[in-house]
Amino acid sequence: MKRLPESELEIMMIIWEYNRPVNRMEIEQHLKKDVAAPTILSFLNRLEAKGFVSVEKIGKINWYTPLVKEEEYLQKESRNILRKMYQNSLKNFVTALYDGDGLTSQDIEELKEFIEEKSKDTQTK
Amino acid sequence: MKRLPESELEIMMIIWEYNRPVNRMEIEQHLKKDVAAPTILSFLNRLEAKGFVSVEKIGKINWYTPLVKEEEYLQKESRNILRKMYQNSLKNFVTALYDGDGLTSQDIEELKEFIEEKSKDTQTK
DNA sequence: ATACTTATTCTACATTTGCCTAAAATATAT
DNA sequence: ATATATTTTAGGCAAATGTAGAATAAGTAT
Repeated sequence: MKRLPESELEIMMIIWEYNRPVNRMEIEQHLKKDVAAPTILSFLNRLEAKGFVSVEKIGKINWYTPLVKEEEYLQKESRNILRKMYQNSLKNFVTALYDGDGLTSQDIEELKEFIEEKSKDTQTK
Repeated sequence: MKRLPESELEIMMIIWEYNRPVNRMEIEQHLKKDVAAPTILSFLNRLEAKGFVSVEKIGKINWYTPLVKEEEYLQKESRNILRKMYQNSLKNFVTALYDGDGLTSQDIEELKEFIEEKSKDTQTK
C-alpha cells in the first residue's frame, strides 16, 4: 500500500467519512479550500490507479468507493511517523506536543482515561 | 516554515542529533540506505535554500548547522498530523495505533507514567 | 430534435522530489 | 611541482504532485 500525497489523502479522508459511495460534488463540498472540478477528478483518478478506490459510473456521475480501510491506512501511517520522527516512541511524540503547548487539558484527560482503560486490559491479558 | 519532504527530513534528523556542525560524510554514515555523495549534498543545498541549515566551508569541507529547532519543527508537524488525520484528537491517534496492534505494552506503560506526571501538573496550575 | 447545462476525460504544465554523472576545486603525498 | 584522492558544484533528468483549460459525453427542458 503506497503512501498518499497530501492532496490525495485529503480526498480519501472525505471518502472514508461516508458509509456509501460518494461522488465528486460531495467531495468538493466537504473540501475547505475550493478546487476546480477537474482537479478533484484528477486526484480521484490517481487514487483509483493506486488501488485506493473503485469507481462506478451511473449516468454521467462517477461514484467512488474506498478499497482500503481507513483504520488500516492510518495505523500504518502513524507507525511510520513514530518511526521516522520519534525513534518509534509514542511517548516522544506526546512529549513533543506537550512541550510545545500543543496539548489541551482535554487532550490529556481523554488520553488518561484511555490509558487507564487499556492498561487494565494489558494486565488481564 | 516549510514542510520538508521525506528525504530532506531524514537528513535534518541526523543533523539535529549532533550538537555541533556536521559534514556530509558524517551524515552519510548515519544514513541506513546508501546514497551517492552528490545526492546528499543536493539535499543539503535544498535545506539551506529553505532556511533549515547554514553552511560554512573550511578547507574543502562543508559544515552544516541547524537553523531550525528540532522541537519546533516536530511539534508543528505533529500538530498538523493530528489535524489532518485524526480530527485533531490525540486520543484518536493513540487509539488508531492501539487498535492496529501498533502499540507495545512498553509504549503504554511509558505513556501512562507520562500522563500521570503531567495531569498532576495540570491540576496544580 | 435542439439547445442548454453539467460531469467527466484529455491533455498539459509548472514545481517539487529523488537521484546521479561529469566537471571543477582543493588538499595530500611524493 | 605533480599526480592522486577526495570534495563539492553544476547541471540535469525522470517521476510525482498540484492544478486546471478545453474538449467531449450525457442528461434535461422545451
